[in-house]
Amino acid sequence: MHIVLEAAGDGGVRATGLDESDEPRFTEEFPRGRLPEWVAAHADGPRWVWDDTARWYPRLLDAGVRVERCTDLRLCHAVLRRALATARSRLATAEPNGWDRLETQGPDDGGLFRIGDETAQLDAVAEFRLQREAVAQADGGRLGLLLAAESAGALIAAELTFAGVPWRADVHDRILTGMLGPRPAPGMRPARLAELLGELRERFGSPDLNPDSPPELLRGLRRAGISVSSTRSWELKRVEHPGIPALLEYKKLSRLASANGWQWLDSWVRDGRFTPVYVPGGVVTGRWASNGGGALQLPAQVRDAVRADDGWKLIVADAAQLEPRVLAGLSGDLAMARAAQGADLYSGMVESGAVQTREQAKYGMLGAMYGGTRGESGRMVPRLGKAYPRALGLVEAAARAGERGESVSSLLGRSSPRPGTTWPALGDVDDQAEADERERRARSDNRAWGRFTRNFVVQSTAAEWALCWMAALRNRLWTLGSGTLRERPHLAFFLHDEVLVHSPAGLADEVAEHVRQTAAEAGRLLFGAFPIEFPVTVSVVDSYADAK
DNA sequence: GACCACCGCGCG
DNA sequence: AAAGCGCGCGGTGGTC
Repeated sequence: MHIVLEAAGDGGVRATGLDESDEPRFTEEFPRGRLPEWVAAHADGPRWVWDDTARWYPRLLDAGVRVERCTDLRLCHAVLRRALATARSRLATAEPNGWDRLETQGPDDGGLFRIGDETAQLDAVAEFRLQREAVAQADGGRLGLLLAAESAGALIAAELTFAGVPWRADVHDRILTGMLGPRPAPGMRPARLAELLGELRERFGSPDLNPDSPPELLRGLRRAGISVSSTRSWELKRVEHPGIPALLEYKKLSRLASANGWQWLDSWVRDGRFTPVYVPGGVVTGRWASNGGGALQLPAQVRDAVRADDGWKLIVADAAQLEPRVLAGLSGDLAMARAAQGADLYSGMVESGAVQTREQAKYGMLGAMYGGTRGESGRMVPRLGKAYPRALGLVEAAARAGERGESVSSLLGRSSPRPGTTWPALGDVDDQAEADERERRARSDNRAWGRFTRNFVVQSTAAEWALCWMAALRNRLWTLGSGTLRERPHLAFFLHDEVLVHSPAGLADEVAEHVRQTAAEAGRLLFGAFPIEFPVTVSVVDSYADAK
């Protein structure tokens, strides 16, 4: 059973129930204030269909209503418009319409039903039927599963924001004070930074050196006789000069102060929770992005501020070597799957004799998946190609396809965008040097796009695995404990291949077991009987900083 | 003052 | 130790 929810006139909601053949069985209109109770009354688990989860679900959550499953038409539309498997469908061949321009909105910007003229005209029932038709006709991929996973991700994202990351502002402040000195007056430099500034100005003999400005800093360093091409830390680390340690520490600490300092704390932490906004499908590969607060870049330095509530625990779970394992499954490479049978894939590669050291295995795999050509990484790729021809062959083929300007697809059928078509006409260049330069640029752009498509097949399939893992885990967590979402064990944070569950202490071990089981379940869902394992490292802790 | 490109660096 | 992929964000310094 599907129930489509749409905005109706006068701030009302129209609900259309569809049967197994997607034929309307009922239509009902009611005021939007009644939405939570109306949804709650349909507890038999229909799949709710709506334009944008971020616009509908937060209000339901606020009213204490959780839904089991949904179809997020905006996200699904984006997948189907681009997927190779649905390229010939009516949905994909139509001119771009409102669904392509529909931007996700939170419940706060524009309100649930004041969503602009264009959006108000979108017909969710018609769009839903077009999507179903496209999926039914698809000649490849497993798009039904992908759309379900994508939509489950949208529910999870809203629930993560609703729950928030448990955050101890007092601990965060203690960390900052320990590293930077006490909180300075607004606009003032923290004491430790002021001290370092004085020191490095003295050591570089440059009383007004400004390390906050890369161009100025570069000039200052050159005046001091240091020849570097940039002011990046890794380049400065190679320089022997008495001022360098102070400069590096200054850069490190000023980064902490500006990105995750007291200002950040004031802006993003309220009532013991950090509540980031996640953007499911925000990355071309299907990974999530985030909006504000830098949720996906929380530095290790401040993770100790993430603390379970009293009587609760954090269950921190990290999928070990997710991308290479995904590549083994995607390519059906039995030799690589065998190397992955222990807890550590890279050691398994060494034991099988493919390479000599764990480091070689690790950097070689990175090179294979990212398109590395230089250094240790580039040297190892051919060796891995001999040991794992199927796996390496798959990423090579993806790179060649990208260089030819073709799309590539994930396991479930998410397809990459086509490269931008900025080919200059050959005829309009009469200068040979100019023509050569363009030729060189074009080749370099092609190779860069090949590295993108090479990585796309792995990163996007890994994102699918992670969605399946989380969706299964979300369902299990709901069956533990009782009460509202925040009273039961619930997902509190997600970072590509890592999840954090906040749980009453008494249920923590049970949660840990479910985390492991659902990881295995996600592997079977994607790769069937193919023998590739997805071990997760699970820690039950009070502080995020104590994980693993 | 608003906007934008670039740098540098945090995360996976 | 960095390189090859994907991001977001704060600061600077340029343009309009």
